[in-house]
Amino acid sequence: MPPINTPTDLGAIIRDHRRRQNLDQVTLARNVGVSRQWIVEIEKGKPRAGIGLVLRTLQALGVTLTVADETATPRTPGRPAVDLDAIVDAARRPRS
Amino acid sequence: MPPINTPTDLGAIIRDHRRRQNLDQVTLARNVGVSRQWIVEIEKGKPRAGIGLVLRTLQALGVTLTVADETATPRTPGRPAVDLDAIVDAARRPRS
DNA sequence: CTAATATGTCGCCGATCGACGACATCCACG
DNA sequence: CGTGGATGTCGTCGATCGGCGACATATTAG
Repeated sequence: MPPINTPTDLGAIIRDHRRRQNLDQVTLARNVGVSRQWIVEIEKGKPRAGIGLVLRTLQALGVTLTVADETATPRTPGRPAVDLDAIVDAARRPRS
Repeated sequence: MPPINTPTDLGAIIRDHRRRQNLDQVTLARNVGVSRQWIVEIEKGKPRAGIGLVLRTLQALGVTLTVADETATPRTPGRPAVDLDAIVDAARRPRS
């Protein structure tokens, strides 16, 4: 389960899943509701493609996106487990 | 670990993680390299925001995106585990 | 070789992006 | 009360999107 860090990663995943399901770009484009050329550019890793269309493409391929468990992989080891300031501010701002 | 299906889900996740880290929109925008207004619209769930900026935003928050394990959650129960046509086609097309 | 299919590339064009400044609102603080 | 910080909204503007048709390039089948 490779992490998705760049638009190129996304393109690779989409192309991979499309090929696995034996779909050509035309039919995938029809299912997603997008032009064939757009599929081409997405699979190339277009950085400025709209997230809405991207998410719909993934769903058309049956691919579900999730957030990796943060506690399992401490990105910043120096970060304190509890943030006192955050707690204080939360208490300072009662809901509504 | 909620699945991410819509741009609104994405916005909620971003806003949530930003607040958890006690960051205001201005500093997050500076870290990502975007305008403050862009953060506002992303957190509202803008569907046509560029994936490149979105991914950079998630990384700035220490959020890693992954693909949910397909084998664990069979989306289409009727789908065969092995796709013979796909295997045949793969054999038909030797790499390079 | 020819035909068919799949994929990649080009220019055109209306629609939208994302940055920026300015302004408005809300709320904690002095 | 007024001040400041955080957030949301409104125009404007150059840049880019995404769709479309047309063409180019594989790769495969007959």
